[in-house]
Amino acid sequence: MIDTASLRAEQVEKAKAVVKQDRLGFDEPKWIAGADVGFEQDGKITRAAIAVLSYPSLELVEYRVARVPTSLPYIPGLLSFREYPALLAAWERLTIVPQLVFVDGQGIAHPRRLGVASHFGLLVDVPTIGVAKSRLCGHHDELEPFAGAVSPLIDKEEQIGWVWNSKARCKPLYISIGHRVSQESALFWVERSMRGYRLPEPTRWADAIASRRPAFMRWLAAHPEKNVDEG
DNA sequence: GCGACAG
DNA sequence: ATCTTGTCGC
Repeated sequence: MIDTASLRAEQVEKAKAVVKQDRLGFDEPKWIAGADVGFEQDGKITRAAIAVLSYPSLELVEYRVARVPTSLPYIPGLLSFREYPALLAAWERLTIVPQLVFVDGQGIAHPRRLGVASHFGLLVDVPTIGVAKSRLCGHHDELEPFAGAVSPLIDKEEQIGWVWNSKARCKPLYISIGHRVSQESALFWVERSMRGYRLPEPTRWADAIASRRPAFMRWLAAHPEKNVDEG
């Protein structure tokens, strides 16, 4: 059985170490990464992908993939324990060290303030931002129906992130501090990593790679020398 | 007790 | 997350 109580206790402890101020180490980053996880073989295998993009050109310059046996089922609130082992394995394979990482999922916008973006950021000690496609906790005012509309995400009287319409007629994104980034900078850097789609480019590429989407398979066909899947 | 619930 | 075609709307 899974000792969910102790995992939750661990989150409460680790959340104390999350840095919610800017400790970016750059004025403007040269490399921004996106990190995401997908699954194979009916969920037996967890596959993590990290895509490194140049900034401000936002071009994919490197990616790494790692597969590890799935260790935990999906339990709302405990997602990071399921995903971080594979993310760490992919991280260790990078030749470029990203200065900022967008992680698919929540940062501190989590019941115990330790979503996967914060947990991973702490483990590798790098600035991270949580970019989630749906809400885990907290509440917010309804957004005005246009791109750019934003509203604070609130939980227990405290702002834990932003709800942001990244694109017209699309569901909003939930942006939160991961680690070593302020609330303001989190939204700022995500806004500057957009290219006309609902998701910022680093996240879009990580998702395409982790889930082997057609867009990534086409890119691979055009750049065969960059195929490093499996190694 | 009831409902909500990242990926 | 993943399984999957067509379809509605801009």
